[in-house]
Amino acid sequence: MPYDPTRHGPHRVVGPGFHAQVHRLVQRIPRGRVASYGDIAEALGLRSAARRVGQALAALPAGRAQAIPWHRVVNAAGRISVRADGEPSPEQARLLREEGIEVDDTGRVLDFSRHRHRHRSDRGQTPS
DNA sequence: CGGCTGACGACCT
DNA sequence: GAGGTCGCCAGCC
Repeated sequence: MPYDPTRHGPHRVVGPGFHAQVHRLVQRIPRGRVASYGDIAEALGLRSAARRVGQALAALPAGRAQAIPWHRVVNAAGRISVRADGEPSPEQARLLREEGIEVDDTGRVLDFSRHRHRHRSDRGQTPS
């Protein structure tokens, strides 16, 4: 196995299939929680790859999309990112509300920090 | 092979 | 807060 989601480490795993790694990680976001594109990138050890994470989800084939909770990924501002049409996907807001996450009409996730999911956040860091 | 393109994000006004 | 700029770099053409 080239990539094991249960033990993704600090090493750079960016080989062929960056998209696949993103998809794998997004699958690990629990229901009722959300993560930012940057969070996913960071979990992969690539702090500056947030944009590439978005690209990976954009490239998600329709068939594969229903198996991956893509809607649980929002931007660092806690908002549903705007698509090519210039507005946040109403579909994403609907799916989030379905699992108990409040989203206002502008696409802003209420209480983003409270719902935010961190992969392996056990670093003992204390927010001063 | 080279240029373009973003489901982003950090910064700056 | 709300806007605009700019760097990022894997895929795609």
